Amino acid sequence: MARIKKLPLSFYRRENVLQIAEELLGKLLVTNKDGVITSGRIVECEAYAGAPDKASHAFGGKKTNRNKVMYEDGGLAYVYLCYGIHHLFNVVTHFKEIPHAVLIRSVEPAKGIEEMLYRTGKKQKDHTLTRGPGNVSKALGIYTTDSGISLTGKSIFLADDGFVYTEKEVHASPRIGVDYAGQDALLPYRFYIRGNPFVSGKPK
DNA sequence: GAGTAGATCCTCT
DNA sequence: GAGGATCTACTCA
Repeated sequence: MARIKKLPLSFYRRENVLQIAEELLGKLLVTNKDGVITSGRIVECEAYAGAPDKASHAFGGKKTNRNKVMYEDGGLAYVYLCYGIHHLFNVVTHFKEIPHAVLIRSVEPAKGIEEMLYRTGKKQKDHTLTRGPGNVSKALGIYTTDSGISLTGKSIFLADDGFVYTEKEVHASPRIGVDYAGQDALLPYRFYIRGNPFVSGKPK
């Protein structure tokens, strides 16, 4: 295992959420729950660019009890429950009052696979283990109670182990599951690793 | 393989 | 009271 470095706050506190989303590919998402460590390499994510973005919860500057975390300084976790079943994990970026966020859609299991299998109730590791945002949170043990915590703390953080994907492997496409957003649903704000079996949607 | 419906519950109106 | 940044299983072919 290569040396890993926790990403600093300066990584999140930048203006270009698209660039951050792209750079998150290949990074490690690590959770430490009651001393149990699980981690995965990010292979798919989506950017949500604040108030002008219809697909974002913060569209039009809307601020509610649920999404207020997005208005905080970058470097926090924003977790919320979707469809009453799935916990979706987001990384808050930019600075205070600007509700940018990056949704982690898929990771490739790295550490603690046994624990992930246990959490998801699966018998063996396959490409469905951490494919899709709902499964990522489930496998890594992320819940809505983790919303608002710092990503530089010890229970959930992002790290860099020096691994990088080449430009050829990184692709952009429209986001998934946001058809209601009209034109904004077509924006190429989704970044993924081409050919990786853990990327949701159709392989291409 | 492709298309569709149901699950399930918190949040906002 | 409606609906959602999803997933799975089931149907039909």
